Amino acid sequence: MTRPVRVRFAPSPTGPLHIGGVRTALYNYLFARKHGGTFLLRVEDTDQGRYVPGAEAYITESLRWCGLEPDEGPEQGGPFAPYRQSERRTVYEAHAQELVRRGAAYHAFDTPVSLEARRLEAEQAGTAFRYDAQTRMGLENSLTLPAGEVARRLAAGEPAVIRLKVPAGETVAVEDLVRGQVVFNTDELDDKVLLKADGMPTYHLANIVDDHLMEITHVIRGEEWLPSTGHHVLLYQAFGWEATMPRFAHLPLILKPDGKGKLSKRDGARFGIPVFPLAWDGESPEDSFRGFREYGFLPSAVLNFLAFLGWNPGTDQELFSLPELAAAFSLDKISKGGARFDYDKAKWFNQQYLHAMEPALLATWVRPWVRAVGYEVSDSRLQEICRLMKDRLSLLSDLPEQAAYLLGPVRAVDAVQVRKRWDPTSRALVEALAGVLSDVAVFDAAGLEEQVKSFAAERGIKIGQLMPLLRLALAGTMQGPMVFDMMQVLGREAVRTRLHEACEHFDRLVASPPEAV
RNA sequence: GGCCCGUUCGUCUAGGGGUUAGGACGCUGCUCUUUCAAGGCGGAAACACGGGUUCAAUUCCCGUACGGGCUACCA
Repeated sequence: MTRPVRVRFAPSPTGPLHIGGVRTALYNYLFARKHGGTFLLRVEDTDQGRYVPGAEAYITESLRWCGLEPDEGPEQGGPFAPYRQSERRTVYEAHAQELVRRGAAYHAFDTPVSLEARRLEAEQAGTAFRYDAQTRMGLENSLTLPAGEVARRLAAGEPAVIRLKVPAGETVAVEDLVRGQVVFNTDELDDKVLLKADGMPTYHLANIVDDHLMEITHVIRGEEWLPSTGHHVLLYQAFGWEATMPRFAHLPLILKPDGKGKLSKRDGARFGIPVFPLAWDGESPEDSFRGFREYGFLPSAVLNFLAFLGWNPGTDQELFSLPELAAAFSLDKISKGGARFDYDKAKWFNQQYLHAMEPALLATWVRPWVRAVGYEVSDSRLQEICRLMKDRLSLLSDLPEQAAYLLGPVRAVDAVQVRKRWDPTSRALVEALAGVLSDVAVFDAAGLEEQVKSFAAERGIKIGQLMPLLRLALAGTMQGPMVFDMMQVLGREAVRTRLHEACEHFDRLVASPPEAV
């Protein structure tokens, strides 16, 4: 009785999609691809109080950026539409009623206020209040009220919820694909609200009903759901759906960089790291964030990094494309312990992808950043710059800064280095070289190198003496690509003018007193 | 507090009754080199603790400690 694999990613549009959510989506996607199954997106927007406009669009856009397009979902439709829970409320209501009819659920009239009072009371007595088999007979519900009274209240439209009637003294076991058998004693499980007073289902009801109706075969979700899985199994049993109950796989949590708790949106600001895939413009600055994209990450690198947070293929290979991940993926390789978010490792993955990228492709990725700081350079020139800078980048956003002197004029000069290396003889030397260089037939790196070397040889100076001067004159800094490569990219004219301007500038600089630090 | 889950270098992890406990990030040394990177070659660095079981436990079992999650008419 093996059914075609169907998995779902079921986020709640209460804000931007957290990076842990992206990982959950990724694992679901990989599992679906691995088994030739279907990956669907279901939007769990049953809490109108926490609904945030724009969040669903954000989720969709994030998945698209990552390349994790759902096979079915609100946008792409599918045989089980609608895929937005707010559009399915009659389905849940009917199912909740069905449970009442079966005696597996009941109506409850207790108000949130009265329940809160009970909780407070219990807390002061040093215990915890729980709406369960022990307490429900002392509360206001269809189990304790006369049938006529219940009917009257319901007919009068009195606020009421439907609760699951958890059986006492039983044991529920789940065979989790990641953790093995997990057992719950029903005496520890409360009578969860299934249908809220506003007619909307809670997660527990909606989730089980939809997973069943949408023929979900595997539920791959975060570990925070493990404690309520007992309820979920009870629900499948109450509906008589045990035979097609999905298998569960609970993923380890992604922890804060310091390991103290699960990663949350506030950690972005706290640790100076991205925790969202894309930027999010909230209502306030504190609620607005830059994402991995805005930090300069490639989606493929983010995915690769995320895949390895809680999973590994069991080999030494670390760099995987999305199809490769899908081929290698398996649930039994998922680790059990929480994984700390390691920003250095994330950057390393990005760096690896940047290194492996063709300059022409890199140029298209880097273009927006270049434009953002006001540089306009031709495609061919940008590609050349990318070729030289590729190995020095770990983020796309590094390029405009590190290659500033190739994209535009030299803006910053390392005065300390100039003072150290520029002496009274330097000017004559550099100007003489500039003269030689302007006569070079073909202005490319190889030819230039030859010219400069013979120039140095003729003058009897060491190349190591000359190069730093050229580098400083051309770039203003001691860091960067090979000088001859820079020259080629800069071109004959720019090299000539930079050399001459630097002579003026450096002479003056060296003559002036160093600033007190 | 109760319930559930977890624990191999600082971090992500491989491994599994007998191993020099492997890899990666980070750190670090050397090398390459006109600089900075990248690359190459090295180095330091781990089985939480206590009991069992066993000829043998880091590996299996039980405790303890520590960490995490859940404990809403939120998901």
